[in-house]
Amino acid sequence: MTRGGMPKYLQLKHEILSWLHRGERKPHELLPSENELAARFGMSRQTVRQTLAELEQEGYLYRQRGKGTFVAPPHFAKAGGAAGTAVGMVTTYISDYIFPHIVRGAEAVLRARGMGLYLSSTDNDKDRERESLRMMLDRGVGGLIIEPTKSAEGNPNLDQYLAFRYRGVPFVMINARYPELDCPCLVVDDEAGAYAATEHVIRLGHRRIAGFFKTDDLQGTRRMKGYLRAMKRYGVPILPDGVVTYASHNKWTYPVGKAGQLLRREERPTAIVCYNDELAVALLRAVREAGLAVPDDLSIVGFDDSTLAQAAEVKLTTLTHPKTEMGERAAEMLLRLMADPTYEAEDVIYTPELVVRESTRAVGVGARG
Amino acid sequence: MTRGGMPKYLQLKHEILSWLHRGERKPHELLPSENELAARFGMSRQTVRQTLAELEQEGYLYRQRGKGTFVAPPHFAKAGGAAGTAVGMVTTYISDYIFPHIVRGAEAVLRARGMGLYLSSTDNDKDRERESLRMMLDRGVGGLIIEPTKSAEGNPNLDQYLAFRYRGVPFVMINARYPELDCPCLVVDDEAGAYAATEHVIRLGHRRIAGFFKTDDLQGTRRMKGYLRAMKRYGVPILPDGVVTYASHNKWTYPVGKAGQLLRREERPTAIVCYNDELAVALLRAVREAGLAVPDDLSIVGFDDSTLAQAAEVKLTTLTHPKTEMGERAAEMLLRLMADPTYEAEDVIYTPELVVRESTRAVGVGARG
DNA sequence: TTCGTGCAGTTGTATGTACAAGTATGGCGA
DNA sequence: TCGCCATACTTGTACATACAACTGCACGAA
Repeated sequence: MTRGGMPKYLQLKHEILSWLHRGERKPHELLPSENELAARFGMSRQTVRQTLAELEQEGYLYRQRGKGTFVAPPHFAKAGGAAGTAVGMVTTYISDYIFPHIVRGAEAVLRARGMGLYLSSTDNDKDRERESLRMMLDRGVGGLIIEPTKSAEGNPNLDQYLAFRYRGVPFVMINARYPELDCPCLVVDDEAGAYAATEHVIRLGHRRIAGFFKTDDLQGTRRMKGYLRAMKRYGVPILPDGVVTYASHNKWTYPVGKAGQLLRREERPTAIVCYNDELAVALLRAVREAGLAVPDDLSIVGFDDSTLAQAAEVKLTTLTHPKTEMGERAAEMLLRLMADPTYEAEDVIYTPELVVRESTRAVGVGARG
Repeated sequence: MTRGGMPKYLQLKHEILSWLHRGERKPHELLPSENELAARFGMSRQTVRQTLAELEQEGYLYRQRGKGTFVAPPHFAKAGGAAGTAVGMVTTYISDYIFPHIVRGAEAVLRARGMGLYLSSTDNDKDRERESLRMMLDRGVGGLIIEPTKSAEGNPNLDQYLAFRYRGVPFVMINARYPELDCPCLVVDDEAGAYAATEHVIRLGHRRIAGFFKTDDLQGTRRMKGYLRAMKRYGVPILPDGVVTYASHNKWTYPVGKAGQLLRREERPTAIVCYNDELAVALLRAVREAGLAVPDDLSIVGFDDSTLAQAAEVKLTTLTHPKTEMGERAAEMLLRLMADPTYEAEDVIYTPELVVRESTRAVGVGARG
């Protein structure tokens, strides 16, 4: 096949482009090495490099030193605006607790692939979530990582999500999933985690075990479920008012007050299973103010193994949360979905592990001091 | 001008970009020929061509066979699509310490104004900073909030910043400023803060006062300066090895080890002024392992009033950092600069306030218990 | 004057070599 | 079994050379 007058490197360029356009090479597939192409097409490696450089510049290929040359996913090829080169991330909080770690993991992966990251937070407010989604749509992000807002309370922004779907913009969810939306998600097995936490204190001999759960998102309800299941499984009776549920808006006041009441009762609990470390740390204070000590008088189990768990006055027994890794895998999954819309992503479920520190102890064992 | 390790063709690229950024070459002006550049910079024509190819690709130059290579007018330099609707933010860390709060403040203001936020982190690595800036440039952000990376160690990415200026994209800096860049910045008065911290322990009667400072960024050097000034002002002698400097890469090991040595000496310090809360918390552990107690045997002052300060086993005496407010004002300032390029923004300098908690005590007063 | 030719100078195409730097792998030894 | 190292293979950088294609200009011929 000769092409009149056309420079060799352009001939090769068209040849390679025809591979892509005919779908003979799938995204992220390895192309022949420069030397092999040179040999096969009877040209020097430098000429091949010129071809590949142009194709890379135009977004059709990407190259990695030491590994090879690969087919770029289609959206790289458009290369026009920011359309296919950035993804959005919508989380409940940006600055608090474990969320910065999740963001960080996603950001690292995206940066390594030259993708931009649009960030927005909802402060766990559904109107803000709506605003954020709208903004992402306007910006034309190529994909979306979302942490649902108040996932236990329905999804008034369903129409926004469907708008993304209509445009073919894939999204993945982290920490929870709106049940009415069918999309891949990454979650920790909250129920198993809370079960393990409860089992832990039961095995330490505790019987009066309270549970505090934030129930406006699904994580909280699942964790409560795990707690209840363990209590039932081991035949431990639930205390009167021993299960306290609260919501985001009163998380700094209500559970602390409730704990104060519980701890001043005659039949006070000897252990508390907490929704997360944030609450556990808040309760530490309530416990001290009630004149009790952790873990001597009361064992406390947190959840998420946040930095708080180790920085707290009493280092918390808690359950791990993948945090950074979850962000990384969410980003990787999303990139793959963006590259290949037919890819059937499977949910990733992390099983949290119990980390025993200083906030739990067997009943009746260590008196104070 | 040598640039360590950098490939020759990139050196030439920066050289030529600096011509453009400094306005030495006007649009449509003829550049020296490839052969002349090769001769002048002592490289082969092929290498020069590689440089020019990249610069042409990026829109800085255009070439005409038989005529020569010319400076492209600025509007050729690809103006982004998101110019008026998004800003970029480049911080050292995303997930740790006070940075999430700064990001949050900026994000809140930007979201209220319907602006998107591109986020990128550098992990305090200058190469990553370069990548991040490059990405922001590619995305065509309309403005930039930057926290300089290792600000005490010079600015190898100056050309990137000048590229933003060349395109008329305003930027503001937070926490520090590269001295060679004239731009508005928001900082805390680190020197005054460290002075106040040192003065505080001096007034509590301490005389053997060590100082630990991270000196690869300007904040650390300024804080050290404040410490030294207070010591001199009050005529307190510096202990031998009493001033410990460290860097980001060894922040988790070196200062802790040094503290262990210091505390085991005969004439051990009775107070330590720390670069920040993160270090103070790390030292708390070292102190305990040395068999000493805070504040009974040793007073410690942190800096930044982070969440750590209150969550730590001993609540830290520390100095405030505006965090969220700094992020908000940085965003507001940037938005104003974007709206009105003639606006002369003034630096914002926050004076940190001393917060006395439990980690400092007058010498010889409170024995243990 | 006008046209054309040749020439010097420019970028474009093409090939050759060599070594640097990064990745993956298999084998070897502790 | 684990970790280390040598090795083979990849792309990245740099040099040298040659010729093609094109521009602009000077010079000479019609």
